[in-house]
Amino acid sequence: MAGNTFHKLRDEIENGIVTGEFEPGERLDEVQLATRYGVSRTPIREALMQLGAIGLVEIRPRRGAVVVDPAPDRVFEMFEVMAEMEGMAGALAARRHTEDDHVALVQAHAQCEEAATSEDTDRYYYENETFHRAIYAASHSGFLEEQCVALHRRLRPYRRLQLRVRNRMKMSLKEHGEIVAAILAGDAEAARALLRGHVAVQGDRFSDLVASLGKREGKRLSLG
Amino acid sequence: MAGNTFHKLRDEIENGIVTGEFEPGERLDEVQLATRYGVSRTPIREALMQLGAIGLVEIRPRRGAVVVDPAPDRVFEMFEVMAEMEGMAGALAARRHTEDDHVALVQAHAQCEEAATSEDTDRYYYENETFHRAIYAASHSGFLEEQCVALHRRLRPYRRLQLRVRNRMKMSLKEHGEIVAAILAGDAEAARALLRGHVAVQGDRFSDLVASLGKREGKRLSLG
DNA sequence: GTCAATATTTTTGTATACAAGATAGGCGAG
DNA sequence: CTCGCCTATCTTGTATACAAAAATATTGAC
Repeated sequence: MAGNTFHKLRDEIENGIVTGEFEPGERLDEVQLATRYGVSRTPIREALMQLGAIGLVEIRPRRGAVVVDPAPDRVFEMFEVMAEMEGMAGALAARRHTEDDHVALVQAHAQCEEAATSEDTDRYYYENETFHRAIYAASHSGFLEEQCVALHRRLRPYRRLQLRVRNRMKMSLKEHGEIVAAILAGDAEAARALLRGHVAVQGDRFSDLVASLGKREGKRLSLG
Repeated sequence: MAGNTFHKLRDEIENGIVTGEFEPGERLDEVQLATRYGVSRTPIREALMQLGAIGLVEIRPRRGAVVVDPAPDRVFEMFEVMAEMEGMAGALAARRHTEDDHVALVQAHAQCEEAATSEDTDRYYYENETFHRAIYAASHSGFLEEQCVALHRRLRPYRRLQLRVRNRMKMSLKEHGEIVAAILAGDAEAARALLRGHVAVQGDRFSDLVASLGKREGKRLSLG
């Protein structure tokens, strides 16, 4: 068997969590996962340990692993931090972007625009991710980029819900345009402010988020 | 044996890395660690997996784990992000601190002052950590607090070096005073700016950092 | 003497076995 | 009928065993 089985298992399980295949609060049984992936418990445990370390699952001693089910205010806090980090990435990108970054950013923005005009929510969701990663890359801070990618990934399920909201896609695209302009103009503080606002969960989006979380919570309770 | 042996092992090894017992770039042999801690390889591996997930060790497939040895510019990036996150914590603390936070902050600052006047660098180092944690707590963002504590911990070895620099302790204490004042006055942006400056590695401190890293690098090279 | 190919040794990765704690179900007392 | 305790079962945690890959040493050819 390949040397990095546990690595693939980690990604597999992580993906299952992020896509919602494993629901928040769900217990992750080791033998069940082991038989499912056709391996023994050992690599499963190692994968779970890694996921536990990055906070995707909670490992309760002698009581197994469960998918973390963050309280609504915790999710809000995560968006709050994400907004600040994206703002930082934007500010650095404005100061440090190269010719290549310029091209990548404009291109990613164009792809978003295409997805938005064809009203393809799923594609916009994907291109949006590329756009944000282009900003992280343009910040030329490898560490910041890693942190942003990790947090962005962790917030994926919640962001997906938000895109369904009416007109959010058009609004998002418009904000992207302003962000690109600020970065390319080298205006660090404008880029920071715009990205903060773009990512932050405020106003209507806050109530939408809480509502979606509440719904999930209710569903979970009704099942239990 | 207790159910959370691997948990203790993780903390043990992590501490060894942060305190420099395990040097950057050092290979962490599984059987060696196992015999050292009197356990089998299994919990050692699980601990290493967790440390790998948070970026303290690098796990190269089929080739074992080594303590990560970040390049100087990577360390700089980490301080850069830390500065921003501390700034954010300070800004939130200014807006959200309670009576209890007020007391904790003032007390932590007083302890720092005592350590500084008695010129006790080790104690200042310790009290400084308490002070910063008081700010994280006052931000009333559990997620931000966790992120800050983790990064703060990871930067420990580098910060320790910095405190040795002439007059850094007095300077640090003075900055603490201004930070406390800004937070208690509820001036979020002042608190943010002051904390950014306090944590950031700029001017002389930058050359000091690079010099210390360079020294270590040289040592490592001479050994290899 | 040096380089390369091969054999040996070491070390990682995975599976399995076993021990101990947690959960659940049944049994008895009130 | 309900509550609490005790036992049976299940699950996790750790150790050990084995397989495969990498590192190292050895031997042979040029």
